[in-house]
Amino acid sequence: MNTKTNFIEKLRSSGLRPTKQRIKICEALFDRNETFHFTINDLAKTIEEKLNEKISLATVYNTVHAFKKKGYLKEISINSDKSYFDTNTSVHHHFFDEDTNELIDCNQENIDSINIKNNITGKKINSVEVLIKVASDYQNQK
Amino acid sequence: MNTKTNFIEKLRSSGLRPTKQRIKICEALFDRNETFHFTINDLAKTIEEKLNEKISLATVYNTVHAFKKKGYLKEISINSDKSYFDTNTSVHHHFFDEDTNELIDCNQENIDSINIKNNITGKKINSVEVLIKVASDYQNQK
DNA sequence: TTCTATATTATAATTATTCTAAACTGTTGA
DNA sequence: TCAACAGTTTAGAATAATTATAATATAGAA
Repeated sequence: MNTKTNFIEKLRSSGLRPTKQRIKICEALFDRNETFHFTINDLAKTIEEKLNEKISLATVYNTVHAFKKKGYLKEISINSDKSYFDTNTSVHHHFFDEDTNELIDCNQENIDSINIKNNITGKKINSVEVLIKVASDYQNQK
Repeated sequence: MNTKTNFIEKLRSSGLRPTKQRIKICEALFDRNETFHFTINDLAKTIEEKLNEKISLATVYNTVHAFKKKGYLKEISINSDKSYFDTNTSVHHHFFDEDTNELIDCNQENIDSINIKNNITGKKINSVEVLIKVASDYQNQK
């Protein structure tokens, strides 16, 4: 199949051995039209239920971290007990729905470009990202 | 002592019973000139080592969360396995130095106010936080 | 095919955090 | 002042996310 060969090529070209598990994880993550957010657990469940393959949790962790290191994935900052990852690796912002714990993309045009007047001396800005926490209107306490 | 009475008043006025432990934690957090960032573990250690008092970890968790709810503390979003808190509760943003893993305040005047053009329908914005990741100029890879 | 470095796996270990249930303590009001 | 009670504290158990371990399997090179 074409996409599978592409994934093998993609892995190999960044120095990752294209194993059965890594290819399967590529399929779960990148064989789509839209980018999306996930947790390690989401991903493991998807692979098991939708792709009918059982990959050890440890391998899913290893692979996701390897993919992050290679720039295939981005990790997202939110206060939460678990890590979220994003297949959209461009610099962009997020809404975090505190009612549902859902992470939603906020496109760049939704916020005017942010100008940092004084940067830390001797440092280069790598990214500027906004996290907007939202919750139901009627809910007053957290 | 004056500061102690102030803490008792502060606690009482927001509906928190001024217990021995809570007063001690107030001393550890607010009896300073500068605001700072900490983790629960940092705080527990400080109280035990510097203030020579042993407070149960569960109580430190309870108290920090109570203080956060009352607006004495803010929780900060960074990619980490643990939660960071900030005694600076004003609206402000952060630099995160990727070389040293250090979190640095970025005051509000340093960034023009951020306007979210389209919010999620039916939701209220609770917070808008900017995280600016910086690293040494000469360093290209993460 | 054989070899070797690398990857995968089940499971144990670790870490941060929350829960539990019993003991304790501030506060209220008689 | 003091009894009563609701709110707090506590040690330790429970939970959940993540990482480490060590044995087994496999991709790719020779």
